[in-house]
Amino acid sequence: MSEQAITRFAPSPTGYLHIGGARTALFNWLYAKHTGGKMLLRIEDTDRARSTEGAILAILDGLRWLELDWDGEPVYQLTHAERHREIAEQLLAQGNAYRCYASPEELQAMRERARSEGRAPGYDGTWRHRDPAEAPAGIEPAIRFKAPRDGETVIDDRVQGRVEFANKDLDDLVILRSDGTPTYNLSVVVDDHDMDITHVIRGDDHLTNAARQTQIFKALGWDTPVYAHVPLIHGQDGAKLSKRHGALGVEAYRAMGYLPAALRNYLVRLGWSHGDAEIMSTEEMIAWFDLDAIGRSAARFDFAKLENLNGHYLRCTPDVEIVARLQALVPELPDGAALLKRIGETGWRKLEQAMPGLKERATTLVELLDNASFLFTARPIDLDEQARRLLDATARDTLGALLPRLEAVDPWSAEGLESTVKGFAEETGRKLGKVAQPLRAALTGRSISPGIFDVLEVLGRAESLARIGDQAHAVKSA
RNA sequence: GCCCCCUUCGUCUAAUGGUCAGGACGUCAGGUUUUCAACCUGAAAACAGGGGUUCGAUCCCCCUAGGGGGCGCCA
Repeated sequence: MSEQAITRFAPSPTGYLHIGGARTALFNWLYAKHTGGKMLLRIEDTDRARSTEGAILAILDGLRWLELDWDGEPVYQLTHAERHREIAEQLLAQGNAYRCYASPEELQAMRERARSEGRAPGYDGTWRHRDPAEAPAGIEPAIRFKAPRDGETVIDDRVQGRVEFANKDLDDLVILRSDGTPTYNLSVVVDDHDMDITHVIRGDDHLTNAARQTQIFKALGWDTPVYAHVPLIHGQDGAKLSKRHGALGVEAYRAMGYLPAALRNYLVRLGWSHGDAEIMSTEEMIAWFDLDAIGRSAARFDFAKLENLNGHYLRCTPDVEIVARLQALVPELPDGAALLKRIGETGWRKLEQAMPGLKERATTLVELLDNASFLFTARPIDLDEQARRLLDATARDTLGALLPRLEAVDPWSAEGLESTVKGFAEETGRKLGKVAQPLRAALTGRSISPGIFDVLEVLGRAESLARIGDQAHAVKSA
């Protein structure tokens, strides 16, 4: 077993907690637990213009929903700005940094020139040696780190392996803005050091930053943490994760009816594996998780697999817990308020009673709720005239005879309904399919293999169908 | 443009210098269930391309192609 690790999840509060961030948090959490260490939470809010209170809440909420707890209070990086500024001054005093008076226009021109000459568009080091006496008046300088120009910076990454960067490709980055505020790369180094972070697990979009941060660590005489840069998650088309492909906030996954346990299980298998293990408990994940087993190639997000896992977890979840989750979920749904009203006071009880049958058939909480809509349908049940017209005489008779019986089922448990419909089929000597087929075909305009749940679905939808019909002339069939 | 990373079934992935290249999701076909779902069984399905190294390469090296990331007084 490794030594106790102190990891950190360090999101910048400029948006929601997206799915890639959620996986990064999960990996940090798992590794901390695996080593018996801690995961700290640091909010990187040094970009004051883009950081918002709402984003902070969304991130904390998302982590809580995913049940990824952090140790101690969240650390707000902005509160350390003074310390960061002091370190910048120290680097300046040490000769590891210098004042730069270049204007934004000059920098822009510098980048364009470099690009046209086929060089990396970085800072050219103009003020590195230039006499500060030549500084233009009235300009507040930024402080740049004096990056080594020769040799190379190597990072031994637990995921990426040994990665070498030629120092000539790494320019002198700004560590303190002209307004006196620290920039990201300085803040991260100082905070990771001050917080005694032992392992930095983050997206591989930070790989180049790791090199720059390593240089700063060295200049300060501090040890670097262990790095583990995890490949990013791509969309289903292999391109960068877009909103259409799952780059949603975790709250969107909650709203779609996924369970946190299922999402965690899905996410942990994206880029990491433990032999053939697919479905694993949290305890197993913690026991098995290891940085070295993380793959180096990007993974595509696949909703189909997530759904499959969700269905599995749904079936394993106790009925009462599912009801509780639904109670929390419904208000967040688009038509939540109306639905809440429809469910009413007795609905939740019915729902719990019908749960054994419902959870077998649903893949998300939303789908489950949809399947259960027959439970909340007002009775007696109306049937749309259009549907009635489409039904042949036999089917109408069937429905007419069946509905009163269903009305009598109390409570409306799935089991009660099922046995009633089955009993009806037996008594009338008809095949169950014969009972449901015409109804289903007529009401949906499609011919699908009929089933008891099709019947139940029809009952649940009769109401809405009534609204759709042009000259809706709802007929009371009961 | 420059730097860095990646490439095994459609997708997530396993394993190995000699294997019938394994598992999972998805798909298809059966079975079970008087329907559906679940479940069970089976099938199709992959080492990006080209050079080396080697008795032998999916595995080691190089090149090409494709994909991704980075190149801010953003994080």
